[in-house]
Amino acid sequence: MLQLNIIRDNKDEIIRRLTKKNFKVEIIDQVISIDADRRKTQAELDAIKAEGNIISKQVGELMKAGKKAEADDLKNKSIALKESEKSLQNSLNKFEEETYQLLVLIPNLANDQVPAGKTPEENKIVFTHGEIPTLPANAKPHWELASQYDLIDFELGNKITGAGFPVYKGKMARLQRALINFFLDRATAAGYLEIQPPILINKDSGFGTGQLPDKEGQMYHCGVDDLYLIPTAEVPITNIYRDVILKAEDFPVMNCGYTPCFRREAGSYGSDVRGLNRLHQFDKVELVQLAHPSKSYDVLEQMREYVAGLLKDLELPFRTLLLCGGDMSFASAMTYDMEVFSAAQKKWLEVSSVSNFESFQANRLKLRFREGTEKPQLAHTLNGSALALPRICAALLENNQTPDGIRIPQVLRSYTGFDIIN
RNA sequence: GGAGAAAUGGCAGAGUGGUCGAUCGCGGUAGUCUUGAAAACUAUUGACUGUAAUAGGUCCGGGGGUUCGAAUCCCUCUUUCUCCGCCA
Repeated sequence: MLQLNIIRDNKDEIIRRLTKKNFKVEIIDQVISIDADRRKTQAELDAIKAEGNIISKQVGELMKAGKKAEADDLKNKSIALKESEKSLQNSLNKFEEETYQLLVLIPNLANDQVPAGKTPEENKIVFTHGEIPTLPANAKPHWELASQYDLIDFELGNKITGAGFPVYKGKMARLQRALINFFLDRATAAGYLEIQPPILINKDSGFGTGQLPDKEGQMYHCGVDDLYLIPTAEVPITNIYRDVILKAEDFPVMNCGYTPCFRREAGSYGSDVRGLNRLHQFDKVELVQLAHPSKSYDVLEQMREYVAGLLKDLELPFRTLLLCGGDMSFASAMTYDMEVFSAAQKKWLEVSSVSNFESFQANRLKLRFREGTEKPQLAHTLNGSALALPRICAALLENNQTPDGIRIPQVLRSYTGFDIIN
């Protein structure tokens, strides 16, 4: 959520940067106009309250002095004030509600480095690494390899739960556990504090990171207790810092966490959801950083390079995209997507998304920091996947298939305890 | 799940209807003293909103109510603690 006073004071720049995100900017004028009404009403209400406060104080003094009749006069005056107070309060509430309803519709501003564009085709490829493997003509997609080596049972998951909840078995289960440990060890070595958060969250947390109220349908909801299954560890980890005032010297705050993630993914279909490409439950290690506003773009680059390092070590060909304005998420100011090439499907699969939210989330979270004795100001939040497992597994299976089995990258062997799946 | 107690500023802890946004202490900040530091002493020290700047308004776990006036009374929710029960 953008800060109202910034919209008020920098209208032209706000409009310019929102246009890049293909946002209809008429809302900005509406917000500013309703806010003006709101502040006028607030001033009137405050004046009446001030008067009421003075009267109450005088009543107290008169009562103490035993002047009951005079006190009663003032009481009546105060009761009369209550009427106008009530009606002003009602219109104030109305203005506040209207302002809020508009504010939550406004996406974050795109950073100036973000390329213009509306569709994924207009994303900018900023980096590519690794050779695209040339597989033999009879190379198999990962779902066939999974069944050939008895690694993943999609039917069984269907029986236990439903589509999109696969069952991993034997060496595949072990490979996933190895990946989780590898990712966590690397993150910890890079300075991230490992967090094991709850995977059910309440409404306040969903609101803090922006899943609620708009994207309610994308989360699984436990009705009896009114809790949501997390779509990503970003939600519980970032919410650790809701309503917190940090000290400037606390930066950078670096957290990482492994969690299962749950996504309803309503409306998805076709070859995009085949095999491991898109699931309702999957595992992910997530990075969250809180940064000083002057440093957050350095942190973004640092996180991007960190994720690239993981992919290099996993020996996977990948590319980094700088998302164009139209393809970025609602809350992001700048996002890099990392995609690995899955050689049998001949597809680029997104395995990580690294974003700087600037103060957009922090404003909702009331996540602030204090510089010396100055007033608190909003911190910047960033996060990135490092990494999401299923698509990494898809690429590992497909790219490393040989007639003798599936080769495990060197860096994982101490974690898996085997070097080939056969 | 049952019974009882509690929730106040960074921490600790007063305050049971009228100058209480809140005593005192610790911590923090600034100053005095000192070559410097410590100690001591003095002052200062919450957030939100709002104004050109003052002023003003709101906040004592959350929400609602009573009252001219509530941290203080009432209702309700949440959380924590103690005891009992159950349990990995």
